[in-house]
Amino acid sequence: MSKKRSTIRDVARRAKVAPITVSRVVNNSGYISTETRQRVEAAIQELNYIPNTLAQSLRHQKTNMVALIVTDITNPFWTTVARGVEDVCNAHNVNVIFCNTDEQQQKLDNYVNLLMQRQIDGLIIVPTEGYAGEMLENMLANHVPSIILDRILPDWHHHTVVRGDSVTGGYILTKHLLDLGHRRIMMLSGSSSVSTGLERAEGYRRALLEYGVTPDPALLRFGKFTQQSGYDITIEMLDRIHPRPTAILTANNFIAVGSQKALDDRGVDIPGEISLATYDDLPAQLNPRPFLTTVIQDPYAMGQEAAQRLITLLTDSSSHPIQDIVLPVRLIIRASTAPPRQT
Amino acid sequence: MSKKRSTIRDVARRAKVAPITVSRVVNNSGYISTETRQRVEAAIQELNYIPNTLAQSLRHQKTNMVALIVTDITNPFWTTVARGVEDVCNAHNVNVIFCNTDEQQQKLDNYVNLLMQRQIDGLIIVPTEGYAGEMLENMLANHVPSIILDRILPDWHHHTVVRGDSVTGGYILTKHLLDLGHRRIMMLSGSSSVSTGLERAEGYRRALLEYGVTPDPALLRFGKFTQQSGYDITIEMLDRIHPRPTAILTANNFIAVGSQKALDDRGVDIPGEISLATYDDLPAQLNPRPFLTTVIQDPYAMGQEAAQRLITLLTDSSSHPIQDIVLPVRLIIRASTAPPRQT
DNA sequence: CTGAAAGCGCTTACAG
DNA sequence: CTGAAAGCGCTTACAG
Repeated sequence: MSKKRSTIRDVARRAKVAPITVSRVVNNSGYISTETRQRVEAAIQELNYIPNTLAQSLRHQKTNMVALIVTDITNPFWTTVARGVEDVCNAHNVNVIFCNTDEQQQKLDNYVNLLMQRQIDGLIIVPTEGYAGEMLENMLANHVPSIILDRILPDWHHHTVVRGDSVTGGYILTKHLLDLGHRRIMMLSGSSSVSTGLERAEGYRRALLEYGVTPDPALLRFGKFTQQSGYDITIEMLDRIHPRPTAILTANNFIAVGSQKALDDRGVDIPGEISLATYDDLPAQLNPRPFLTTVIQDPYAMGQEAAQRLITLLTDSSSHPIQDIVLPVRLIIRASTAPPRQT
Repeated sequence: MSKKRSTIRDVARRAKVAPITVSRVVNNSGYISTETRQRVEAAIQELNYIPNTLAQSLRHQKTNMVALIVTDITNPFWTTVARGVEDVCNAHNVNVIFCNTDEQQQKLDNYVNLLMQRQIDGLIIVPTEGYAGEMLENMLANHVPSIILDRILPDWHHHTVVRGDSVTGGYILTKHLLDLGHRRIMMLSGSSSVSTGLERAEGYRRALLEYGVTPDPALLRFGKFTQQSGYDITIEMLDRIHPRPTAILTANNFIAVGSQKALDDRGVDIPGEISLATYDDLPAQLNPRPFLTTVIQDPYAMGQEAAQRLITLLTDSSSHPIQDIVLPVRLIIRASTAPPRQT
């Protein structure tokens, strides 16, 4: 049963040529007489020969594989990013390995190590929250081209970063609520050890100040980028803060789902009693009733951009100035935000 | 800049030993004197040495990599399956490559080919709709252990299959609606060239017959497993079929979202005017208001089961009776189904 | 147009 | 406990 697959030597023997000749046929390189080519192709057919990429890669010192490491594969945001990365890479004959860290630094370090062992050509990495491991140095020491995606970390000066404009995103969401007349606006951000969590909160603060509203520390909360976190903080707020805010702003789609659920559970009408606006959308496929006012990044474009940068790094390793690419965001107004009720 | 990574020879030279000795240290195999081990480990540190898995795999004739090929990476059902696969495989020190076909046979064939070239140890495959390519023969000819997931195809007798019990699922969903008193029940299935689409419809038919209801061909429609398909068919039904059905049954989560959206757009109250029940849930993280009555499979368990079977195939290649593993389904009743309105 | 030799980085099988 | 030789499957660089 477990017969061995045929190798280039088997084909060569059968076609009565040297292995290198088979190689030339398979790769369409160099000159081959038509007659020889046909004999070789016949042998390939008969033996079901499939070239061994491991051996090719070992010889070429190049695998044509890159990896994309994200923090949460269950978030459609990241699967859409993955699509963008994959489409660009495939167009360049590069395969993409997709990895998921669950925000755990150890998983990230593990993956990077593993992928370097597998001689990956390049990496696109979303760092885990508060990342402080040694992977970066390691990658530099081993000359692995890489792009950092979505989040910046203090000491990553040596890498090109592709990310959304989180400060502006937080700013225009808050401005939208302020323009509707809200003054008590609560922000549920993600982790304070992730740059996007901090920057979205910073945009919120800037908008408030611009409108002469003094930020109330009780109304800015950091948590996690999860449904549970959004739910818990919203419930806590409803129970403890008086007067309640008239609007809530969440820093990603999962937090928004949790917050909306909490408001529902407590019978709070959206937007009648509290307006709800969020960063990042839910994909239309999963969302029969798009309801939340939202600032969207374009995750597909983000993936494309990151992949394009990486491909450039790989092919043209000379010209790689380190850049900080900041992609634009856009506001979509829906039914979940309205002027505050008159009291 | 693009200095080469260090190899086992570099380490050996530095530690003044033979490469094989370094290999023994790295792999913890054979006896090494403490003193030699320390010298080698120091050299490994200093040179930032990382073993090259390509070379190891080439030598071992084993990559410790398997692949999971699904039809739609944007469906949370499949990302959850992926989790199950990954967790089981990682526990066995096997890495998983995750691939997506978009239901396109050509992409599937491409991936299988590519993965075989990369000397993948095994495959878990969700066949694309109406699959009729040559990949199967190819895989058999090249002795690639594989598991077929979720869907059966006519001539796949040589492979173990892991799938949900679609006939029963369709049956209990329909029975639930019948028990509520519905008699005009419409089924929106997926593709008729996918076994799950056919079997869920078959379950529907059986339940109807059991309750003495003659299946109305106008009320059974095949389409695609997408939101668009669910939307279009529902709109068409609302415009053309009189009297309208009092209940709709959809064959997966995406179709349900489309159908729900269509009913909303036409101002049809669920379940007041039409009850809606579906196969497969939306994940809680994305769903602030779980509303649809649903038959669920356990996608995580499905992934685990498939991975477990594959691992067994890989480690114990002697004992591999071909099996058809059918996993149970379960009904969850929510607010989207109710008795039909009295007329 | 075709091929023999050497080597990519590692490890098996044998020796000592 | 350590090492020299050979080979995994392929391709580069050289020859003819």
